[in-house]
Amino acid sequence: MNKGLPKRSENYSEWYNELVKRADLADHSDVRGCMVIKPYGYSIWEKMQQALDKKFKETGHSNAYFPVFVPKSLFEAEEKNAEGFAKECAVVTHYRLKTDPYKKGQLIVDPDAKLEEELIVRPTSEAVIWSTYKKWIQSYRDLPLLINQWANVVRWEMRTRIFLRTAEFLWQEGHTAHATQDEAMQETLTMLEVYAEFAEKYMALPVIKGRKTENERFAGAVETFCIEALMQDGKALQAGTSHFLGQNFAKAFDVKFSNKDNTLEYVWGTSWGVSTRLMGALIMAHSDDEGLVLPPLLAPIQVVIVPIFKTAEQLNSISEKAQHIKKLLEEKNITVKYDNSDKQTPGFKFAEYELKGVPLRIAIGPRDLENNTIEIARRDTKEKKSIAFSELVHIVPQWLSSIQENLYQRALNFRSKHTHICDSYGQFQKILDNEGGFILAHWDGSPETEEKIKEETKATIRCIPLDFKKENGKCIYSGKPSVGRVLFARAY
RNA sequence: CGGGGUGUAGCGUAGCCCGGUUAUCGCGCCUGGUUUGGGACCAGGAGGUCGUGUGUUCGAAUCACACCACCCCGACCA
Repeated sequence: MNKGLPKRSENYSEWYNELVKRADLADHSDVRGCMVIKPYGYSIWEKMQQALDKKFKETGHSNAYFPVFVPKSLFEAEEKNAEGFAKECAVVTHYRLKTDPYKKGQLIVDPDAKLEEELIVRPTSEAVIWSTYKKWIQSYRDLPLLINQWANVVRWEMRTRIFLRTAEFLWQEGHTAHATQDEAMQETLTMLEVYAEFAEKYMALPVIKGRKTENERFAGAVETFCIEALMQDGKALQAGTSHFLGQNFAKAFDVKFSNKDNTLEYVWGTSWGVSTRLMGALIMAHSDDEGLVLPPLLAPIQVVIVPIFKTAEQLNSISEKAQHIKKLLEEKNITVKYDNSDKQTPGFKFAEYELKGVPLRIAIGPRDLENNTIEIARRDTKEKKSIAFSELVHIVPQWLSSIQENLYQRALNFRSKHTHICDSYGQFQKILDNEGGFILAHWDGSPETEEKIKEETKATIRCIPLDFKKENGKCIYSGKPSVGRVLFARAY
């Protein structure tokens, strides 16, 4: 029959790919490495956007939009940043096609339409934005400048995975400018906190906040902060980043302001972003072998009502009841779908909505009409229960918040179970090969050691946790002294 | 870019080694009927540049060469 998904335990990446397709989240496109986000998948992204955007506004930011093309000269202005992205940039060199004189009906690039200066398709927008900020900022009165944009970016990756690493992806990028270092650093940490809260509250995804090592830092940043999450296969996923840019971009783009003493100073910058990669995180954190499992706060459909009927008369009376339920729940701001289609059997629908991760299912059949009951089933635990109709308006909201809470707890338990404190390199390797997960271990602080460990084990330092405790120890690799444990894992 | 692999209906595939009539099967799709409390059943039907090109041959999905695309593994990365 081949109706089920591949099992996570047998082939995790195949499970993931199939799930993305079968749950109608996204498709591979005709362009290598790019994806088509389908309506159901996109509506989850929209939910994420709404929650985040609200937070951004609450923290004082405004949305704006900057162009997708970056003139090469602007792009190369901040050297480190340019260098970091150079290898994965798509470049526009011409602005016109013409019909092929030799092959009828085909087009070729018009060699006469070569651009004076090549345009880089943005892999990130620091360059365009900072060159604009130069025009916007003159005085301390213009600061802080707090801008966010929702946009697409292109990074020509060699290997892509749907949602996790695609050549084009959607994201938001915040870019702020400040008068003082402290304020910029504060902003960096505030936005990291916004991301962490969003991940935990909405995505039901526990994350570890931390600081990136020099090797893993954003090119052009002085300091990069991140939230790191653990997926069910034991691999880590960076779910969001927030960068303290220091004065790097201000200097590169000559963005200065007059302070109150009328002296010119470079402004301090930050940038921060989360992308459609969060979709991948959401999928891999909660879903099971039956399909997607969505936290109610991000589920496009929170409750689905499935009628069970034999005759048209039965369907009519069930529909009446179902519409009534739908209205009652919608009054409580719950998103409800009543699936009265007679094209599929109830069993098919049950499986379908499980595949799509709808948190709660209500079934109503002739027996329920007689007894004035309904059947309610939750996606996360598969618990199924017959309840009195009158209980419905209380139980549904209760179960929805219970699902949200349970998903978070489940993920948190998983993470605890798969976070190891490790003091020997041999054990370190064994853990990575056997079960994966996070490993807290001592590190001597040198990029060389980090690099060696990466080469030998494929594990990287995900971050130096913000709640890092001072603890004297010996580096797991070099044996040199260390002042605290850092977080290692193999990562996406 | 290196190493391996795969291209046959919307999807997944058999056939290829060893060339030979009408290209296999499942899912999906369409029509009709019976069904419907966990992925229904029966009957009928539609759907194909066998990745592209060139060659070998009386004859190519099958053999040869070239090209293209995609997937997996590595180097690179949110």
